[in-house]
Formats: sequence, C-alpha cells, structure tokens
Amino acid sequence: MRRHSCCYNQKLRKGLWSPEEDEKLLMHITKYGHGCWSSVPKQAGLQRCGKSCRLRWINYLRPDLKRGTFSQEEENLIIELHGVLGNRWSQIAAQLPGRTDNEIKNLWNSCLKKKLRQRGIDPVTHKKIPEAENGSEDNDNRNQEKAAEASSNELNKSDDATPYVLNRASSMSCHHHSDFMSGFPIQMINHASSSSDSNSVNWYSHSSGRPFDINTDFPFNTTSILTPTTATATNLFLPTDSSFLYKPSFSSSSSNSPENISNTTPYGLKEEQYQIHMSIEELEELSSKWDEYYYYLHNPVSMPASSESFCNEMKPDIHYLIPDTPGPIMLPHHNNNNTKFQEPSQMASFFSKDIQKLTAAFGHI
DNA sequence: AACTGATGCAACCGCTTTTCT
DNA sequence: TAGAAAAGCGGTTGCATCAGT
Repeated sequence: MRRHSCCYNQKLRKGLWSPEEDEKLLMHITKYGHGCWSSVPKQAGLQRCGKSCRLRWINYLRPDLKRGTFSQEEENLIIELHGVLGNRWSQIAAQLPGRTDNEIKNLWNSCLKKKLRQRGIDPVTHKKIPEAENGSEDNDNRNQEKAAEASSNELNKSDDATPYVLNRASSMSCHHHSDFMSGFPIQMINHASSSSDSNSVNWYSHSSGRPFDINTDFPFNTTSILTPTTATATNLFLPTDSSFLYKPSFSSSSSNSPENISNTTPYGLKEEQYQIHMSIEELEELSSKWDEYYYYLHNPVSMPASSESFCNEMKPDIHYLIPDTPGPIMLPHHNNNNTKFQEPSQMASFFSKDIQKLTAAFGHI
C-alpha cells in the first residue's frame, strides 16, 4: 500500500479551509491555472497538500459550480441515473452540470435514500420493497448488505481474464452496475414515451440493417429503468455513416435543434478536448461487432461461453420503480443518415472512454 | 438554558487508474 | 516496459448546526 507523499508531511494543514486560503487558491488558479496539483500549494503559498487543493477547487471554488439546493428535476435525474450507474458518483455528476460528485453523493446518502425507502423502494436495487420487509430497517440493511456483497462479487469476477464488458454487464442482473450500459449516455438508453415519436433513440445494426428492439432483443430491460411507465419498444441502432463521428459541441440553450449546436464547450475546455478519435474502419468494426453480438443473442448455442453466461445472468423481467420519473432527459435526433447528439459533455465522456471499453470488449467475443 | 441525537456537508483516506519518465 | 508520480474516485469521518426534550 502506498500513501500519497503529501500525507506524510505533518506540517500541512488539515480540516476546513479558511477564507484566506480559499482566496489564495482561487487567485493562484485564476492567474496560472492549476497545472500540476502537487506544486499548487507551494506556488500559492498554502500549507496544504495538492490533493486537498484539488478537492477544494473541484468541490467548492470552481466558478462553474451551481450552489444551492437541488431541484426536484435534479433529484429525479440522480435517482434515475443511480438506478443505471449505481454509486458511480462522478459519472452521475457528469450528467448534472455544476454539481459535484461529492455533493451528489452526500445528497444521496442523506436525503434521497431516505426518500426512496419512504416510498417503499430499495435505494440499492431500485426495486419495490416487499410489504413484509417494508418499514423494517433491519431488513433494509440486510438487503443492502446482500446487494453490496453481490455487487462486490460481480466486480471481483471481472478481475479475471474474461471480457471486461460482458463480465461487468452481468452485474446488471442484480445491481445494474454496468459499464456496458453506463457507457451509453443517458439519452441513448432513454426513449420517448411513444415508439412512433420522432425523437426515439434509434441505432441501426450496420450490416443487417435490421433494427433490434432493446426491450426484446437485449438481454435486459434497459428502457424500463428510465421510463418505467411506458412499455413501448426502443430500437437500438448503430449509425452507418460518418455522422457518427460527429464532433460534439456544447449548446447552453439545451435546445434540441441541431442549429443550436455551437463550438463552445463547458468549463472552457478547448474544443479538441471533445474530439472523438475513431476512424471509419474502427467504427465499422465496432458496428460489425454489434451485429455479431446481435447474432449471438438469437443463436445462443453458437455463442462463446463468456457471452452465454452473460446472457444467462440477465434477467429481462426486472422492473425498476422510480418515482416521479420525468420524461426523456435529452434525445438525439435521428433522421436517416444524420445523427446528431445534443449534449456533448455527455457524449464526450461516453466516446472518449467507454466506447474504448466497448470496442475492447467486443474484440474478445 | 443545557443537553442530546439527528442531519448535512466538507474534507480526508485509501485505493485504483492514468500519465509520465 | 516498469516504476513512480499524479489524478481520480468512492467510502468514511468529523464537525457545525438544528431540532427536540
């Protein structure tokens, strides 16, 4: 076990930050940027470790933070996202501009968990708590422990040589902790209230050209996580053209209109930081892997062992109960060969990191 | 007014992942 | 390619505040 070097320094201050310290840090970063965090305290004249400075900046001093109480919409979104992502606070925070993972984590632990329990919903599994168990804190705690244990076991399993995504996705069956699904920005796994809605999220299977229904073709009922009151089909498409390589940009207006896509980025990041690096060949490979995957779903006999166990572990009849679920958060337009996404900050995290996992994992199938 | 328990929040800690050399 | 350093993440802790007695 290695401790951060700064942790050994007994001279460093700990605990709450004084206004003077805040001012020093703020002034320094405003003027010079943070650069290497370990050198920030020295340069800023602070008796803190770099880690502490980083945390203070991220959680408190950052100018783009939205302070104040969470709105009902934000709370609902957190509940929905937690149902999909579990305790991945940073990924949840990425969907809520101006909110930090720490803030969301605190809200969840202090408030939202309680609210869900009051509504008879297990905050860990997001399932309805059976009447007999409802109201029993002991049972609730036991459920949490079981779920945590199950989750831990699933995650431990992923440490072996089996494909990353398939193994991690298998934990969806009990916990919905899935890099496979978490890799999808929320608007992609959401769907419109009507299958005929023009805003439905459509991904095409590249070579077969056949759309597949995520509710019936996918081994788990993803859409019910987010819109439990609707039971319509959502098609999963992989776009076939280079528009998939759309370079995301951020529009503060949040309008669905493609005209509103601008070149500005949140947090003042440079546009190229949102650049998606994927060649046409890579994309086609990914797309064909989807076809393979789709084929295996319909031909489990020929499926490799790892994939088969993956499907066997799925429980397509899971229903997630999320109260006060709002409508779709944000939907990309899909009109034939022109797919554009409306929330690049979400898309960026998806493409830059998770699609790599996706392609890497499908490479094992 | 004093005490106590509950609550919310900020910060810390330990670990993992990523980046650098 | 390996090791070290830095960054990032999630769980936990500690403290200030508030409400109830």
